[in-house]
Amino acid sequence: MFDRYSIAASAQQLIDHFSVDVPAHYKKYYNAGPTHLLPIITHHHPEGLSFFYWGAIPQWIKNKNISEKLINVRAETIKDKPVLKKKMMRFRCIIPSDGFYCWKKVGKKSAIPYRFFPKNKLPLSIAGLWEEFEDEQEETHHTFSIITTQSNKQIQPVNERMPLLLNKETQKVWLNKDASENELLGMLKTENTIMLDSYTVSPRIGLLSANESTLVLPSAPADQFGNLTLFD
DNA sequence: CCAGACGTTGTT
DNA sequence: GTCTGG
DNA sequence: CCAGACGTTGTT
DNA sequence: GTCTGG
Repeated sequence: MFDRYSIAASAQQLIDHFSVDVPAHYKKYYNAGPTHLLPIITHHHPEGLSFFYWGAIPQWIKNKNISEKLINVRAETIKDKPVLKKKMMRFRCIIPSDGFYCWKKVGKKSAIPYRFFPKNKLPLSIAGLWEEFEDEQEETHHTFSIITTQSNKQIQPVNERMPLLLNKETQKVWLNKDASENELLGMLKTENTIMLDSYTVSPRIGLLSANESTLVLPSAPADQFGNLTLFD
């Protein structure tokens, strides 16, 4: 499961890097997680940021509680599932980020959080799918899910899965309205070429409500209970 | 979708 | 709702 | 054709 | 080969 990242780039960095308009209400998230209202860029409207909730609610779950949210879609699954392929054809987005978090298991129940971020400090583009649906009260909701893939050599020791990171070229295809199904399926196999650095961070990222700027900074390796550990 | 069947007729 | 295994 | 499953993972 | 029960 991939459930934390940060988007703490300045408005100007987003404008420069993605050529998008950034509204005044844009707010930095040092600890973006499921259910947060986060900035994404849809292929329908790549000129601006859209603010959607992280975590899709499948329409066939009528009355189930919200914990059933789907925050990830496996890249490998999309090619096999007609529903997802259709969704890929119609509802692509990228999620701007400047780093992401992964938990490394160190025991049955404890894990230590790591942060991965690009060496060149430029924003990352995470591939995603979005959806719009009406609930029973006829309220329209906009949500998105992040596409995950098998971790590469660097992240593997920490976590099995990582977000699908797009580079300049693959991002262009992903946001192209006229991209073909084959082209897009190809993007799902994008190997990460972006050089990343990593260090351990505060386990406070486990709290969805935590959002202080220091969360992105290095912190002594500690598990979610706050126990310091020598094994990182 | 695919394994497995694939014909007819009727006491009263 | 749509997809699919039997 | 239809019953039953259906994008993800695992306590942070 | 085509039809169909599961």
